Amino acid sequence: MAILSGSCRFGLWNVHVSWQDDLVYRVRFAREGIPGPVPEEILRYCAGRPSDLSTLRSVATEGETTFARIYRAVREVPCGETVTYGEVAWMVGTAPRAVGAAMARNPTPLVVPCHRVVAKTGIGGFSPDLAIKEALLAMERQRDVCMPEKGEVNR
DNA sequence: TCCCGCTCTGAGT
DNA sequence: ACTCAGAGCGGGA
Repeated sequence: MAILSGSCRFGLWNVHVSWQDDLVYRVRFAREGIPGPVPEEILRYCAGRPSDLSTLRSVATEGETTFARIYRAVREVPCGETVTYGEVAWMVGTAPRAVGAAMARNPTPLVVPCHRVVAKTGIGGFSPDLAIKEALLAMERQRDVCMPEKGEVNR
């Protein structure tokens, strides 16, 4: 079966997704939308409804390269929480700048939640628009997009 | 090999 | 409190 492509809306942006089954090849933010299907969990997430993006896999986490290990570490960060570039670097055994570079080239944002990685002082960067990162973090903090953790009933 | 990046720390003011 | 240089790791040209 062929790889599917489609987009959904997140605020002023369109989220383009290339995917097949539970494997996501590419996610990018664009001005224009494209017709086609988007994985259910990403649809729910972008709509601000409860969703669990950890049910999806990303091609970015495959392999034993440093970047792949960085992406796997970032996937461990729970919805609604953040870590710093330096903390991720420490977990993986690399340098903070390498983490920044990996985030900048992340082929599948959202699935690999690079928006949850912030600078020790300040929010850090995000392309194509820092406002997306701010909006994602605000959404995860305020609304209940995050699925309740196993064993965690209420807060 | 050289250059750049979504960094961090320490020294200097 | 602010600025700046240098360390530092990977990837791409």
